[in-house]
This record gives sequence, structure tokens and C-alpha cells, in this order.
Amino acid sequence: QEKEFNPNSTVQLRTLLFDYAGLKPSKKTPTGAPSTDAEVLKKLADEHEIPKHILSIRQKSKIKNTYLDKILPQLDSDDRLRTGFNIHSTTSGRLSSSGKMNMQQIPRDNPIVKGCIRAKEGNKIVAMDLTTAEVYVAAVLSNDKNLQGVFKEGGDFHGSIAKLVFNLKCKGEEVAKYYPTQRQAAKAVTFGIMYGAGAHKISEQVTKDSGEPFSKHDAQVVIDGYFKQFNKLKLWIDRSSKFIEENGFIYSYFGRKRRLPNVKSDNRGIRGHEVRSGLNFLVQSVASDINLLGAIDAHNMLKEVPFKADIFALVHDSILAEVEEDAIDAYKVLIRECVQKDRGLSIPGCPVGCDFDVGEDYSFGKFAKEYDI
DNA sequence: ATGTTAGGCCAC
DNA sequence: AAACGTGGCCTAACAT
Ligand SMILES: [Mn+2]
Repeated sequence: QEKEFNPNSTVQLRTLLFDYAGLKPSKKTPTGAPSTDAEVLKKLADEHEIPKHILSIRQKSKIKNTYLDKILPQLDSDDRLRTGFNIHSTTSGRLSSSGKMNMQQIPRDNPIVKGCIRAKEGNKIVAMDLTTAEVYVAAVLSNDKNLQGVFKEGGDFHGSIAKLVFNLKCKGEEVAKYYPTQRQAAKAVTFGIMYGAGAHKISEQVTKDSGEPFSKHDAQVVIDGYFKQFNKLKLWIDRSSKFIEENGFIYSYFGRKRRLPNVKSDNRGIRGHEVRSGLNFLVQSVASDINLLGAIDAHNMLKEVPFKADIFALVHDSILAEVEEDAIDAYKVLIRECVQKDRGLSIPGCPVGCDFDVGEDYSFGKFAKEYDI
């Protein structure tokens, strides 16, 4: 009573929710303390009015403190913000970004923040994004013809996967409509496999994404069906795991080395983590290098071309640039050529997919639509 | 006053 | 839950 409360303090919030208000903790932090993260707060929102206010404050302060308040004070004299890209700061060969702003963690669905990144007069922002790049890499490395076949077909990728795994009778394009849960499950397994997730994690993920309970057993059934359908993918994972466990290192297709000494740990959990790191490295590193090598080639080619286009950021599987309006089509052709170039890692006749967004700013029209009229 | 850790959360 | 991979930034709380 009468005491100050700081909603940004997890320590104080724990006391308020679990001691004073009598709410029940549902999850613990790594150190054993009761968690107050968004997942916990959402559950508690039905029983008390405090959690939803905390969620609201967290969301707003995140945007304000991390992004909006960082822009104006850090602009150069030309009203541009210049931040850093680090090439030697990850174990996978990805870039990272830091300094005045991390350009690789701009909120995906926030047009207010993204709308601040604008092209100059007569130019547009052009963003290229590789489509399911890591899965494409896995399909090539494992030489799984069924998985490669899904890329060759084209269309709704996760829908096609679901159709195969669940033996659905409708057309691939109709899966999203008639079997949304199956599609969600297939999607979760696809990405889960890239991270080495187990049935438990995948069931949690599908439950969260679909809003309907999806049991661990259901998840295991999907995983089994998945690996039955994509048998060579499974064999490749097992083969790679064995190599990692026996050698304590692994090389990517492009020659990057990941050292994994903890495969010899006494701790089963640590050993498991090390193997998952190695497996993920194989796809994450190569997918990133396809984007990076493509961007480097494009940058060099852009010097020799009669139009102006400046690449200003790389976000793991995407290339952002400011491009003269008249040159956008030519720029797209050039970028596509660079990222789809055969570097020895392509599905024959089916290069990795890429798509483009074009707009005045990085929100691609959403900011103007919602706030500008 | 400065440095480190914990918890949380943003991205791919 | 070392369990689902790779990063960086923010605040509070604690340590030097
Ligand atoms: Mn993508």
C-alpha cells in the first residue's frame, strides 16, 4: 500500500502478481524464479486486470525506447542514420548489426517504425527476400528428391508439405482453406527440424500459432509422417549428427568451419545442444552465404551499370536497397541473377526463389495507408 | 561511477 | 528443461 511500483521491474511485478494479487505462476525462468513473460501474462489476463496493462506498457516502451527515440538524436547532417554491420560476430557467418540501430531487428509488422526508413526523392526502397531459404538448402544438401519436388512444384510451400505428410485429398492451393491446422503443423515441423526441435516444442508452437490444443503425441505423429515422406532428409540429419558427434567440428558447403567441442561434454543436455548447433549451422550458414555472396556480386556489378542503386542493409536472407525509380526493373533483374547464380547448390532447373517489395518507405505503403491518408 | 547479470523481447 | 538455431538492445538489480 502506498508504495511506488515500477512496471518495468520484473522483481516488483513478481511480488505484485504472485504475492499480493494471489495469481499463480505457470512458468519459471532459468534461475528458478516465477516468470512474468508475455506468455504467462496472457494466461493471467482473464483473472486480473493488471497483466494486460503490463503487456501494453511493455509493447509500447519497447517500440519507443528501442526504435523511435533512437532515430532523431542520431541522424547525421543529411538526416540519415548510419549504423553498423559486423562480419565477424557470429558462429554461422551471418552478419550481425549493432550501434546506432540494429537494422536486423526492425519490427516486422510496425509501419510506424518501418515508415521512418524512406527513399530519397525519385527513388524507392526495394527489398529482396529469399523464399524459405534454409529449407531449400536442406533439400539440396540432403538430396531429398521429394522435398526438392515441393520446390519444383511451386505454389503454397507449407500447403504442399501438409498435403504430402497428411495425404490430403484436396489441391495443394486449397490446403490453407480446408486444413489450416494441418498446414500449421507441417510448417512448425519444417522450421522445427531446422532447429532440431522435439515433439514437445513443436506441439507448443502449433498450439500457440493455431490457437487450438495440439498434443505432443499429435506432434510426434506428424514428425514421423514427415520423415517417412522425406526419408533422405532424415538420413542426412542422422549422418551429419554422427559426423559432428565423432569429430567435434563441421564445415559448411562454402567452407566455413564450426567448432563444436562440447560434443564431448559429460552433460547430456550440453552435448545435445552442441549437435543441434552443428546441424543448424549447416543450413543457416549456407542460406546466409547465398544472400551475402549475391549481395557482394550485385554491389560490384552495380558499379558498372548506367543507373544508381545503393544496397544499404542485409537481413540474413534479404537485401535492402535504395533504387532510382526508372531503374527498379533493371535492379530486380540484376539482384535475381546474383542470388540465383548457381554456386553448386541448386535444385536442377529450380533456383532458390526470391520476391521483391517496392515502396516509398520500408513499410511499403502501410504507413501512408494507416496514418497519412 | 562503471561493469555484469537477469529477464524480457525484437529479428531471421 | 542445456529444451528450438543465430543474433542485439533495453531496464532493473546487483557487483565491483
Ligand atoms: Mn525469406
